[in-house]
Amino acid sequence: MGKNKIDIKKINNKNYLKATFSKRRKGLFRKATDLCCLTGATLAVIAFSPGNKPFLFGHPSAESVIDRFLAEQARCASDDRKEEVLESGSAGVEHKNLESSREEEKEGGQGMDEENGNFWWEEPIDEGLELPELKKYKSLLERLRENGAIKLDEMNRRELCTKDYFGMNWGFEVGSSSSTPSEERDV
Amino acid sequence: MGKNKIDIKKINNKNYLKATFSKRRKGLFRKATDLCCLTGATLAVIAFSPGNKPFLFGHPSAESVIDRFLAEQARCASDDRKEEVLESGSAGVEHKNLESSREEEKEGGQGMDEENGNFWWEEPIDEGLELPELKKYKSLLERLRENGAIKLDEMNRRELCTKDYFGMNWGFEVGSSSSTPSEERDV
DNA sequence: TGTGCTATTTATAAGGG
DNA sequence: TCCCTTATAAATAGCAC
Repeated sequence: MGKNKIDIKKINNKNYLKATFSKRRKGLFRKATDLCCLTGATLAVIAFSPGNKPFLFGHPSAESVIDRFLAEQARCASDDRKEEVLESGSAGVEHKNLESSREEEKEGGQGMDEENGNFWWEEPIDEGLELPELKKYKSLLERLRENGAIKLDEMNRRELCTKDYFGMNWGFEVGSSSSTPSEERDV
Repeated sequence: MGKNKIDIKKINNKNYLKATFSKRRKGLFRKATDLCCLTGATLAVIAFSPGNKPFLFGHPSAESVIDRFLAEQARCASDDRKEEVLESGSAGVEHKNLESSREEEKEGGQGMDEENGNFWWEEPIDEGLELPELKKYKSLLERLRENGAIKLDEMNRRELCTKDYFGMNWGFEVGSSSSTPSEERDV
């Protein structure tokens, strides 16, 4: 999609990497916008650049979509609780909190962005951040998947993975790891 | 992007709507995959089709990305706590739980999908579901935004919104609302 | 680093099976 | 409903500022 065809594999050149992330992240958000506009789908995208800058897209808002996802996870997990007893102690508490604290359902114009837009595009924090990832929901997802409630998307599994998407190594770091409050943009 | 140019606005024809969601959702996930493969970005996409079926994409996994996002939110909020005292009582508790429960940091092959893939594409639940959306994180996001830690993505604001993305009404429903355990695929 | 400019590659709207 | 094909619109790689 450009003057030359490129292999979809890890870019090593730092500058090219940044430029590519910048361009393609915009393209991804544009596609997400189009999808929402065309179909009214509820959609969220969370992205951390190679420089660990977070980017958000959401309709009607990123958090609402995340919350809905977490709530559905919780609901499905509790429906499924008859079979597995949340033995690992890694989930359940969190989700019960989530479920019990749904005070307000209304869509009031709390964080709406445009007059009638309802989209959020965000480009957060400029500090090098490197927070731990929590694993609480993993067992829930796994349970759902094993239970057949969640199916892997075969289209993507086949069509995408067969190209040569998996020839790169992910263990790389970009520029300053987390100590430098850099000013780099978009990456 | 096809035989004819189409306006990026709400599709009303149900069949066309479904077909379009199906195609474009795949395209979106493909773009997400490309972005991850090229740049190593950490990325998650959560989508609910017009028929309320959830779809997930994530690298290294959707939940890990969501968790990281929530954790960063929590961290930023607590850093910012000196100025605003969590007065609205809508957030804070949840996030403190999130922070305090980060037991394991390791990336062990818990939910890895392919031998070296690390991607997840999922196509969940076949029931018509309609869960409430939780609002807990909203005030946090708002605080971050007001604080300047989160910046709106001007590119998207301008370039995308100026087209005619905002001429549709979102209050529509597709097929059965939530009572029919339909078998429709991908939408 | 950000913006623009093409030449090309991709994505996809229509339509058919 | 989904897959395929084809014509066309979009996205973007490589450059130049």
